Amino acid sequence: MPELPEVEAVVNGLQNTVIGKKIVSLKAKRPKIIVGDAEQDLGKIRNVLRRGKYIILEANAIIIIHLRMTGKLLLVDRKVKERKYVRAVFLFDDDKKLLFDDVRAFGTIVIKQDQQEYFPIQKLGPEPLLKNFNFDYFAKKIENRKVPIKNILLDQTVLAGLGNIYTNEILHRAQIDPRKSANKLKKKQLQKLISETKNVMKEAIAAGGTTISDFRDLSGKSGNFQKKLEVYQKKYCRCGNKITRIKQAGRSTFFCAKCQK
DNA sequence: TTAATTACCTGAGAGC
DNA sequence: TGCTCTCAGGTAATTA
Repeated sequence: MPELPEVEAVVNGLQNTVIGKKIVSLKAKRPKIIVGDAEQDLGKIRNVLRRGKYIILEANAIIIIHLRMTGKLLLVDRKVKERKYVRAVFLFDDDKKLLFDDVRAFGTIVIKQDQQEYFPIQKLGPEPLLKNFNFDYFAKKIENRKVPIKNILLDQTVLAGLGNIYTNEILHRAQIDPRKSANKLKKKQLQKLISETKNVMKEAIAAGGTTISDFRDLSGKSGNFQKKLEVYQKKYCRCGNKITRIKQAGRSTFFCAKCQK
């Protein structure tokens, strides 16, 4: 499931391969995958950006891609046979095509004339690795929030890019109980949470992301950060204590009740 | 305003 | 072997 580091790996791959390519056509293979006018002349890709978990292709229009759960972008030769989970195809003016492959069909491609027109991107919180994600910002954001801190970390309007795997790992490293109300965190815990968020993101990006089931980068390569996971889908903590598994906001939370307070 | 719940989607695995 | 059920989870929409 692609989160910020995985999307970063895909964007890096796209920057090295598709900038300058002209999009000849963009075709959906099933309904509701593409929102907006895919028939227009999309022109050359001038730039590729990431914002949170969104991939942004700048061409004659702005093409905003979200991989959701199982989405993948694969750059292949035109002659390559497409498997049945390919949901959309970008055809370029050379011998390549970009496949949007997505088993669960949750992912979307939105076409807008201007990035600012796309409301979900406007609402996103700061990027974890930028300076504006800091103690003052985060303390203000959570001062009246009674929901569990894990839910806050998953809230893209508070912080852009985190998903279930990394929130589990960040809270474990920061030794914070994921059930703890956000407004009950002590100053030191908040500082630790911010620094571990930045550390985990940096390490995961350097490792090329996490591959649990099906994440692949543009060339089909897996990430490596799964080797560093300490709680997500684990049975025992490093301390020897059994990992507790609960449901929060409809998703699995893994934590060590001994280390995380 | 905030919080909780549900729909979307399909393959994998468990249980019978 | 084949059927049914449950689970995985990011986001938007709906409800409380």
